[in-house]
Amino acid sequence: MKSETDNDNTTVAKTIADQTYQHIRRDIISGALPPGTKLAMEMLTKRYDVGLSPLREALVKLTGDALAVAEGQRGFWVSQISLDELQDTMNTRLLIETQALSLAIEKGGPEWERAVNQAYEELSSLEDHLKESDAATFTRWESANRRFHEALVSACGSKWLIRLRSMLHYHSERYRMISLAEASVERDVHDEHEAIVEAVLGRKTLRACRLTELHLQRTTDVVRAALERRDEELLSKHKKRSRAGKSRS
Amino acid sequence: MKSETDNDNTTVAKTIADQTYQHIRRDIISGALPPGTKLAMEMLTKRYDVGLSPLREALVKLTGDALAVAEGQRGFWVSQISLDELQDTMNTRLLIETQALSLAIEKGGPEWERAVNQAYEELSSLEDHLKESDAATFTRWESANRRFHEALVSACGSKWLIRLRSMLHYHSERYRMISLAEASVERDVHDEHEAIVEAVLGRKTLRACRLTELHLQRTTDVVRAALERRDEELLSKHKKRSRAGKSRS
DNA sequence: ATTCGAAATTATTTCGAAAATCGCATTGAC
DNA sequence: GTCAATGCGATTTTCGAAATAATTTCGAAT
Repeated sequence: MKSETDNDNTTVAKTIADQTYQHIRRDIISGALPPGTKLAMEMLTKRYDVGLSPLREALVKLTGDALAVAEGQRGFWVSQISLDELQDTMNTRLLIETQALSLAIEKGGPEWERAVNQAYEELSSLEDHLKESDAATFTRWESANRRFHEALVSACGSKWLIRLRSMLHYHSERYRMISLAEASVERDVHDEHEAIVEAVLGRKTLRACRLTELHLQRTTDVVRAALERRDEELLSKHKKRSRAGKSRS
Repeated sequence: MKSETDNDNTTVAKTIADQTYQHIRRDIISGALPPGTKLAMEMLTKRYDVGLSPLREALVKLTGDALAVAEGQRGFWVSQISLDELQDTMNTRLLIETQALSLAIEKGGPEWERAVNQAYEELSSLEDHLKESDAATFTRWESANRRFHEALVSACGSKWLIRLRSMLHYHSERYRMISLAEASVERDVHDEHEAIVEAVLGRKTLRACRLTELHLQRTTDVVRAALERRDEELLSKHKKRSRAGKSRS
């Protein structure tokens, strides 16, 4: 189902099942398929223009990533989001990412330093145009951001840490994208990244971990604020509808 | 594809795909399907008496668990084992399990203590009969052991830690089962478990984590020894075959 | 009016055959 | 003799239809 050995994302997908998997994953993370959406077979076969077999394989793989949930004989849904799960996701990602980062700093050689620098440069160059804030640009920034964090831990020597970090990163992205619909954030992520690179290449393990913690904590705070606002809005909408007698459940 | 919400293993599987998934997983972990085995479609449809669709879904799910690997248009294989991956698996599991355990000790209430005690009792009662060392008994012990470790972390409040721990636990089990074919180990796991329970219920977080580390470290050592012996044997066998001119690669 | 149960409808899941792709061997050219 | 191109057999992947399970609807009875 995967193109190369097993690992990740940007590699070209060889089978329809895998293309569809990547496609649906993009749509879940971008919010085009919002949390809780029923992933009905007929709708999806039309939307992605694929048959049932590759579609189902894609959905099964997404449940493995916890981006979708399945209930036997009842189908698939986009997995829900919540403040609790946001906190859980970010806490777990912090645990894994700091561990991976420490190992990478300890083990990384010159070609790792090059990779970190390169990923950082590419990310930086994208951040200049980021003020335009259209969805496509932001998606490309997310992609560069992912590669940056991947590069940082790439020398950790642990397939598990890399794999699990990647998994949690996708969930972080979904939260960020969804919260983005709420309010475009004015935060200087660039400076945070710069500081991390400096600490990492200076082999200051503790400092790099502290900065990473701060980085993830700030992301969490921003997303949480947006999420709380969203919840309030949804709640008040629901109230209005209820009073109008059009609630359907 | 799953019976209840999404989570785990012992729940009854509602679909053929899910039954097959659990069945193949058992066989991979037990070593009935050894590392590196080609998971050919025809062979598997006969072996498990299922059609292609549920079989492929099962295999896709197994690649999500990293128990199998897929290569587009070339099929599926049981994932390889190695000394490096053993170390990686156990290190990562340690990181996650100690974190989960700390949180559980901090947050766990009376019903968690009961669950821990019960799981411990069930495991202990099984350990009495364990000397017989037939495969079925050992599999039931593995199952009880899994429930014990699950109970310990069940109150940690983190779905991610529970999920990832479970994933890594299955890999540990596979290593242990495979190394078991090499040499039935004389180790008193019982005492180690007892000490952990005591520390956990006494809310001694640091001590519980230290004991867990020791517990996993001992397991790693035993498995590594068996694995090294196995590698030597395979190597010498290969040499012999080569000399006999019957090597096939 | 409300609840219970059986048919009808809708959706998911599975099967069996067709299509696409890969690995290998054979052939032909330089 | 080596190497590239081509065709064949084997295998994976995908499609479309049948089977199976869940949900809704409708009617009858309390």
